[in-house]
Amino acid sequence: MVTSRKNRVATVPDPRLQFDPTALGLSQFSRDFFRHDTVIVAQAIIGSWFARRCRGQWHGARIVETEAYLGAMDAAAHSWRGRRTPRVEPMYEDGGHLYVFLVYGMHSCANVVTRPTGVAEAVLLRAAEGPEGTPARLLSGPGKFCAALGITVAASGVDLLSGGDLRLFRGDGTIDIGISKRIGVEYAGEAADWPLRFFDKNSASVSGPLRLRA
DNA sequence: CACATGATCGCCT
DNA sequence: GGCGATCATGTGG
Repeated sequence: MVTSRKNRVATVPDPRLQFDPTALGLSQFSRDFFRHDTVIVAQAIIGSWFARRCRGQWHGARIVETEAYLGAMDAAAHSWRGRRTPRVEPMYEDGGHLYVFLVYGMHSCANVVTRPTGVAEAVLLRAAEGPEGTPARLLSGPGKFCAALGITVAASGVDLLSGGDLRLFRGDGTIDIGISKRIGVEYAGEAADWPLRFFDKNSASVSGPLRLRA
């Protein structure tokens, strides 16, 4: 099956995202990397390639925008005050796992879990750019990112380091990183203004209002 | 560009 | 029952 009623979003990646990570010589991050400070990881994975294998074909996109969510102390995080429910459970897994949730009843958002097992922090993957030739705004936003790659809540809890169909590959080159407050978390009190959003200043695929892209 | 609105439903109180 | 870690569209400047 390609689509379902509950999830109008195709579960198959956009064919325009096909690429070959091994041919490009890309290597994966280590488990320890994902256990580092969440802010460090959020910045370090800008420029990395998120990849999904479907029907034997690899599809991927270069991450250009992320947000850090700092667990129990962060009013904007789903794990705020240590909240622990079935939905949020993947956030408590070891670094390198995926946490995917549904917002507004229709869009999926993907996060890479950070820190050791039991510490519920994560990095939201907000935007990416596909291989050469891909429309700049195809993955410019957390919902669009998941839609283009066909990521749904079915992927929540998956380990990016298990050798499965979802992986994150190191990028290369230096990146000029911009910083701003996070988007869409105005309800979070003072945490709403924390500078936890990171983006590639030179990318045309960053999401959000223009004033937050410089 | 900024801002407003509707869509749509799982999750938590 | 209420409300989102969003998006596309429509209005006005």
